[in-house]
Amino acid sequence: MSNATHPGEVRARFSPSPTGTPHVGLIRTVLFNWAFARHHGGKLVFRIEDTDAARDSEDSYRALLDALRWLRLDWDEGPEVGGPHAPYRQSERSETYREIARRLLEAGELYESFSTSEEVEARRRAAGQDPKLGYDNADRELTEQQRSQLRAEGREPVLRLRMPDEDIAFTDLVRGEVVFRAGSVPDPVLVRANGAPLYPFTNPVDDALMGITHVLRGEDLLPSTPRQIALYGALRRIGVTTFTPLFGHLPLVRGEGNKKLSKRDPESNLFHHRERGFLPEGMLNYLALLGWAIAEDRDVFTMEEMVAAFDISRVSANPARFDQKKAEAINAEHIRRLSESDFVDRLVPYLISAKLFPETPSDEQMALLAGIGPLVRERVTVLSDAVEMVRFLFVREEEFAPEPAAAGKALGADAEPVLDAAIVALDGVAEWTAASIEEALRVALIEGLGLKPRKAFAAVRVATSGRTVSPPLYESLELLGRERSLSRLRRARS
RNA sequence: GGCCCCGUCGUCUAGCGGCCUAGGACGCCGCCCUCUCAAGGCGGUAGCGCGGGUUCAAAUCCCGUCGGGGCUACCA
Repeated sequence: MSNATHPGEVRARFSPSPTGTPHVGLIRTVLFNWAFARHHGGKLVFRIEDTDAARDSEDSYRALLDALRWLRLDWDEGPEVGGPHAPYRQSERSETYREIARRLLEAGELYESFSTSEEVEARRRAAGQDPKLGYDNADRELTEQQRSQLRAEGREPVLRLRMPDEDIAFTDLVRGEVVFRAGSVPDPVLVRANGAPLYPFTNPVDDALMGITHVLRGEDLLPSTPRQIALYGALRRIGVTTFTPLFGHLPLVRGEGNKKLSKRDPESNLFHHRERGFLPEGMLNYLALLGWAIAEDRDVFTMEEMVAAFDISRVSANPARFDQKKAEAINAEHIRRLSESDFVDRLVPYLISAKLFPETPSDEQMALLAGIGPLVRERVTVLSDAVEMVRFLFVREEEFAPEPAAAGKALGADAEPVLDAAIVALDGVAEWTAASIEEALRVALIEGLGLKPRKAFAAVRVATSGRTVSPPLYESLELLGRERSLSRLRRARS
């Protein structure tokens, strides 16, 4: 078997099935296809494989588009942008499949198969074989007469592909030479008895029709490659295409315990990460690390850098574990790279959903946020972390209350003299700035009461921010304002 | 069971015969800085699954073995 050379331009694709919320493994596959196509200045085709009405949904389809738009992974042909091979949703391509199936059947590449799975299994057992071996190619050489006989019995045949009686070998772009022994892959069903085309048929057919040159997909699809290559051979013989694409099987994304990251695992849900406040840049950067490295001593980079450096032959064949901690560390790095104003803008939606901001924040709210932004940017790994850090600034005053645990720790009886001294000191501050606030508190608490700074400021911190961990105290008080600061201190005192 | 893939620190990886007493990152530990927490700086912890070959030389090549994983639908 050979991969005939394909035309010059690179045409990659990703072809998800809209069945549920976008999985990070799927996104990783999209990312690699995207980077591959962009690196080579080629085209990226986006195709929807919705041939299973029972599992596909419009919601899932929209979620897919939402995910890709959020991540800014664009495509050259596909839903919403169209293209020369439209439509790009398989549910709208039935005529094409029917026609090609007919030609393949006429050419003898496909044949009618009447065996039911029960019959196949029974034959395997009768022969003392493992039923897991699958179909036994029993209907391959049915005569015209036998077929009419079976039809007369009311049976309707599925269409199967006649697999070649020879080894199928190909050079995988990430794994190198892969060989499947002749006879190890049974003739697959391509079209159901009711005429419905199945994935093993529509996927290669569309790749052929759309001129796909490189197929980068998950390793879980590796075992299906021989039948795809065999189908390609048939499509070439009937003139549907002139070449077979190159295949590259990307390593699996695993979860805890070495198993493929399950759809049930929240970590597999892209939107779960978005809700927690992952940046698209951070998510993509981390996903890129699952099987690829930009350099020996660096792992934080932009998508522009990835596109420039991406090389499919340098993708690792090892399965990679999705590591939440590392993902967050990479994301935190990207957050720190954001400009102050960009960071603040990205925080707004999270404040709105936390009900700290109205749908349309006021200028005052935005000004306060711009003030606190730089103080929290270094302190968060995901954007939602910032919500609790800035809550004290935006919460309605009557709703403000120190967290019970924090109050218990820092606002006990021995805090009373500290609060008293702080109130007096701050009340006397002429100019309400971080510098004067610091000066006043130091004089009153460190020098006046002779306290350790750590001890001295804890009570003030909890009384005003409500937490034992907060943005820097003096700056926070400056932003909070004299009125609110003093009233909170007094409230903590009583 | 069958077919196929994979095997470097706990995790993700660099390494593609000598530059490796194996490099980086996350995590973890310690120290510094410090109003808390971070960030930052410095230091530390920890790995080539095993056995044979090939070679002057192997983490790197070959074979075997063990281990892990994927697939095994008229789902995709």
